[in-house]
Amino acid sequence: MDIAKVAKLSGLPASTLRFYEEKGLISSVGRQGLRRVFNANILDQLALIALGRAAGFSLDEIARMIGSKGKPNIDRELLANKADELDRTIKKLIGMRDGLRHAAACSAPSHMECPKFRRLLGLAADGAWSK
Amino acid sequence: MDIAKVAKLSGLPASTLRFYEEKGLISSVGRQGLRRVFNANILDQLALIALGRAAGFSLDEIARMIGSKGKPNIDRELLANKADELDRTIKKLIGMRDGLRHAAACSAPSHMECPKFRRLLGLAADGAWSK
DNA sequence: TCTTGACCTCAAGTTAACTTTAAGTTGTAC
DNA sequence: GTACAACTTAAAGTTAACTTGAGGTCAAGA
Repeated sequence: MDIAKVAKLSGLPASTLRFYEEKGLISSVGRQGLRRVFNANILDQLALIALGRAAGFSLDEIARMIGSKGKPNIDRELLANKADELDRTIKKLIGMRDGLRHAAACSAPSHMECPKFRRLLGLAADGAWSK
Repeated sequence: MDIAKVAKLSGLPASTLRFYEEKGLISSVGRQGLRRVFNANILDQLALIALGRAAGFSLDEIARMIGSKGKPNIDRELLANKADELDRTIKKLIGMRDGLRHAAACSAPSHMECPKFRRLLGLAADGAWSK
């Protein structure tokens, strides 16, 4: 596959694929002339990267997990930690969501006069998004 | 209150407070010489900003919601929309969390050979984090 | 063979949200 | 009244994750 095909199948622009390669996140199997040639499993690798991103890993973290070999070498403890971290995030977001929903429906003249809204402020102030 | 006190009470560095002022997110009530003077409600305003950030608004969006006046003028529909958006995010994250937890526990020789993990990849690839 | 469109590299640009630095001013404690 | 810690501004720097641009190469179709 050439880069255009990978781009089309993955939905990522070619520039991103080159960027990922430069970062060591993916690699082509070779070249035909100047042009990169990828094989089909690149799509799995890209999906894995997307998963990592979605779970909140940085590209550098993902690069470390993938290691230098093609086959991912993912530390199970790392995954469990990330799951726990995600869980905390989810709880915070649920608080936010409920607070926002209340604020949207609340009849207090101004949000600032609504006790629930003020409680939300406390929640948010409190490192909800530390990092 | 001077900027140092606001910084201490809010936990934000003075540089951030100046930056927020420059962006129109907050304002001081005046100056004593060169120095900014804030009144106590700045803390509520900052909490509101923190809330907005935590809910996923950009500083520009927050500035728009706050309007030019001190009192927030938050569109209830906007809040409801944001709550819905958060809700979708939460659902995605729950899928991720469960997938990660499974992957951490899974006994397949490589994550790539585990059907649940592969399903996760699909989830992630699929615009889970579209901006 | 010639043209051309898709690919290439490398460097610089972009955006968000700040932080840092340099140079200057001043309220306040002694 | 003087030293100085803490404030001030404006501009430049930072980080992540890309994107864009300039200038060049090349495989494939007419």
